[in-house]
Amino acid sequence: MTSSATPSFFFQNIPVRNAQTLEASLELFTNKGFFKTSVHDIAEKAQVSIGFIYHHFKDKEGIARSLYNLLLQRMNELIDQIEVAYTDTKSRCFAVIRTLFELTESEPEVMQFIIHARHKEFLPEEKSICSTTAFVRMRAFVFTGMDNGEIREMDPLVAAMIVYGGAIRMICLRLDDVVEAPLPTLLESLWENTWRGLDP
Amino acid sequence: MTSSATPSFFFQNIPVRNAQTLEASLELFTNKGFFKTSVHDIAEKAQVSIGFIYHHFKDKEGIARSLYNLLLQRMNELIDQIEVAYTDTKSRCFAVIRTLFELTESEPEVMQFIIHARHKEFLPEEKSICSTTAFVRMRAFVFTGMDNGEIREMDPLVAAMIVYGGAIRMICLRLDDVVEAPLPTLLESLWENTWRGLDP
DNA sequence: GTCTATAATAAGATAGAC
DNA sequence: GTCTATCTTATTATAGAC
Repeated sequence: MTSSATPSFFFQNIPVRNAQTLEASLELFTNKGFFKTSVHDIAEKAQVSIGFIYHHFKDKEGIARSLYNLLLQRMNELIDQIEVAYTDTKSRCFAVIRTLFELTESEPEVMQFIIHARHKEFLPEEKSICSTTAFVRMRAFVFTGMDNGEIREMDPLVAAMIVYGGAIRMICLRLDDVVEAPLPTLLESLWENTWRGLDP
Repeated sequence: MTSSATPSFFFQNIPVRNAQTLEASLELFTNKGFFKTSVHDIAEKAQVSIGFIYHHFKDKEGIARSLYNLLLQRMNELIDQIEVAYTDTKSRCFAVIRTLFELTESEPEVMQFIIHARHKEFLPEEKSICSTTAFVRMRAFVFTGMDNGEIREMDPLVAAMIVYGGAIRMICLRLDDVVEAPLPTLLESLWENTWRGLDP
């Protein structure tokens, strides 16, 4: 699974060489890992100089931090769109999972970096991915759904795990090539059976 | 969350200094990460010499590999016990999740290393954790359950994700301190609502 | 088998010209 | 702001004595 050649939504509207640097970093970090990627590797792949990188990103962690924050900001924008487009809990949660499944196919490296990487190891200062705005809001969809009676009464966190757990697990296995089918083909089946555990 | 001081089940029946080395490595790898841990750190914490480590483990990856294989072998033994003790699918899957929840509380570093670490980054040759015998067998419980009609007809992989996805997600959030309650307190609620999605 | 002292390498970061 | 050449340091791994 390699990312598409077309310019990614995730890297739009930022200066071109910054985008080159971050895209190259994403590819190297996900394929070789943060610690096995040297700043030299990044400079070469991005076709920028070492000096450019250190001037704009401070240090190697700075690159990872910029990348992390950019991707999560874009994820947040996707959540915004879902929140506007759908009003009931079931539709919103479904839309979240559909979006994540589609991203897994179209931008596997982005998903790998966001959902699958151990950021704690190279970004010790940053919030863990689960505490991040985008993921907190995803869970919030479930919490308000329970308040409204759209989801059966239970521990709200348990409900959130049931809603998203199977999907996220599926994404991890797909990224590890254990699942061979494109995720969208499994979406309906997963969702129908997941929701059964939550329907009031 | 720190691991217990009592000698762990996971490190029994191996030579004492090997066990010291592997336990020290587990603690350092999970807290600082593989790449930020030097062999010198390990030797110091384990109270063995550098020479001892290189003689017995070949190199730094060799330590991680031994640790990985040892922990997965022990996990496999736990699955053995479950397979013998229970015969129906629902009991087996429940026992798996209960065991994982208990381990998360009693041996958080073991769980961190097994379920949460990105082994691909430092053990590129090893099978991904999801393809590992212990995890394949966990999924196999679900597959045979579907053959027997103990689980409703659906894509078997989807069923496996629904069974274990919520639990594994819960473990990840617990290890990241997003979940504050000990996992066993959430077990019944999680399982009751999860099974609802699978009951024929 | 075990240990200490040492070598070899590589990678992060910077200095200073333009 | 940008670039190249260079420095510094840390870490892996080994050599060789016991």
